[in-house]
Amino acid sequence: MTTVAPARSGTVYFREVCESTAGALAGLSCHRSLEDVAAMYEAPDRKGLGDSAFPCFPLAKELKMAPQEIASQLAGRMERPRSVTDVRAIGGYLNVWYKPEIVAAEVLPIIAAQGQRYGSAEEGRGRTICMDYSHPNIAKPFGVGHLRSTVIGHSLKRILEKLGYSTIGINHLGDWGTQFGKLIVAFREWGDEGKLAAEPIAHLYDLYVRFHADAESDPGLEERARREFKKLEDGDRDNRLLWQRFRDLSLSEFERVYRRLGVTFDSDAGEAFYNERLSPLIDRLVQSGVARSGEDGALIIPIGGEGEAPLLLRKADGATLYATRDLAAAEYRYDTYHFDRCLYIVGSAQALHFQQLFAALKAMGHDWAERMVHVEFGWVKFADTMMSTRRGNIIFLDDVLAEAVERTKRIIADKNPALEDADAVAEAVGVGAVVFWQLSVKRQKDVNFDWDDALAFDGRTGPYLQYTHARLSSLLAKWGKPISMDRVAWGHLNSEEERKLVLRLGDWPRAIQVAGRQYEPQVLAAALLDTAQLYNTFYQKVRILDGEAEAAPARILLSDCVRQVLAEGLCLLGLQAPHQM
RNA sequence: GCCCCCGUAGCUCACUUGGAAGAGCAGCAGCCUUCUAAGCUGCCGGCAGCAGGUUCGAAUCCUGCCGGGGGUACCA
Repeated sequence: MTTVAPARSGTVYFREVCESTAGALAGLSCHRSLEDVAAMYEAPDRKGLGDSAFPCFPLAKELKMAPQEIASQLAGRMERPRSVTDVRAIGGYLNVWYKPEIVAAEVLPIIAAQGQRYGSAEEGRGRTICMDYSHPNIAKPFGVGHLRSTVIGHSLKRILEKLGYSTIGINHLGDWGTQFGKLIVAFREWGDEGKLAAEPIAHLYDLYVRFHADAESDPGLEERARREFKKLEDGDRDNRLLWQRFRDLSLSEFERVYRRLGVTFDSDAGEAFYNERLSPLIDRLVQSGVARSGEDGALIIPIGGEGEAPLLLRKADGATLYATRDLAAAEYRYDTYHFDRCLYIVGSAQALHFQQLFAALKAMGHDWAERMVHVEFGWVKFADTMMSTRRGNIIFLDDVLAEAVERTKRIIADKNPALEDADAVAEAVGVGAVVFWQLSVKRQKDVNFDWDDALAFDGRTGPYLQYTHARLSSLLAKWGKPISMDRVAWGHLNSEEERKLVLRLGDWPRAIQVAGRQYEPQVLAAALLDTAQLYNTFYQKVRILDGEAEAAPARILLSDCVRQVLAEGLCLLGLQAPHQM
């Protein structure tokens, strides 16, 4: 178990320890600010080493003493604040154990009083962050690859809002570009109105796949596609109508997926939205000398030195590219939202594109270019064979969710057949498993798609968190009365798990801040798993309702706080928190 | 060729930006007449790709090599 102790949280018990440590250091003629001491403290990751640890190695030279000696001197000299039960020198560390009842008495009333607001912060007050996430391509299936941007973006949105920011969620739909030329050609060639009506995206995707297959042997197709897209861009009526149909049909299918995931947007201005802004933009860039013509008649914005790839603004045939639309979009977003930051939750494969984009914005004289952030993430890979092709070379998210819900229903039928609203619960838990699977791995890592991994229900999974939450809900419902603080006997919260739990809960606000600063929901996933794991151990060992009566209010209060944090954490990750399962 | 990312237990991943290697899964052995067993306990499992360097101290920073992935002007 990775236990995260409050090495750097802004709690009273931690500050007391820092003050005592700084005091003891001063006794050795070593003067350190409170902040420095706090920054040096870390959390031991092994059992038996206490809750906070102060490494003495960096002081050895200055004090001309062995770290072990410094640690034991400090342990001897350090005043024991009331929040501490033990201070020990182990190796070159000063290890600190907190007194659970003090920590609990500080942390739990705050959580109980603040409820859902616990962990909220003000750092983002008055600041707006634009977030570009999901952005699926019209006429292409919503695959598990799109899941990553969607759930990371959605979770970050909630996290940043929790930290006080205003957010603008933007679904920058891939509703423009040369693929529409291909689609138009393919639809006129092989399209079927019946299939389009019945399963629009599947049909359009088939056409798209067929186009590429046929283009291998018939190079003329590509040329026709380019022409059709150019016509579309020039406002050709028939192409425009076809495009509109493809877009409407696709969007309504996407909406269904977003509803299941609980994902929302504040804007779905996609690439097409910026069409009329492109030629003024290009004119401006040419006139100001930022853009110039490149090889073979294309228009470019040079980036960096010789040999570095420029940003391609317009192709030789006059058609624009997605970089052009991204430039226009960035300006539009700044003018419209006056963002403090603009995040692009987009895969690492496009890292160079965003470097170019940000550099181009800078070259255009926008000082806000440095507020643009590419929040990148690794691939969802389909390494091996069998699982790959259900309907082409992509795995439909619909299929994954359907399978997840199906498996969940079987588990419910087996474990809790009397469950009310079993279908709703299966939906929440099945979808939760899939969403959490994406968020439990750090962004930059590639994830291999594997049915059993994506649909896991045991161990460090979304359902594990939901299960713990449901168990707590049921427990608290059985208790069935409000907890009066003055009846809480803090001294009963004295086991290892209870101590670690209250420390973990006290550190929760910091986890949210770290997650927001690093744009990394995984930080929350890990914190919640630790919380749930500690609670389940506690739950297994101790009888809460029918144990010692004097201990019950304290244990119930602890349980209520854990439930509160789990519920809020699940929400920040974009999962539901059912009360039964 | 050049640039970027990754390499930690059999598998999937953490380690709070330099401090004491840690989970889950799988395997083995246990725990349901008691608050939800989607749970809990224990065991097994490591030369952190390899080789150097910086440092009191490196999985973490630097260099080289090996292996995997991505990018590299008219796709997005």
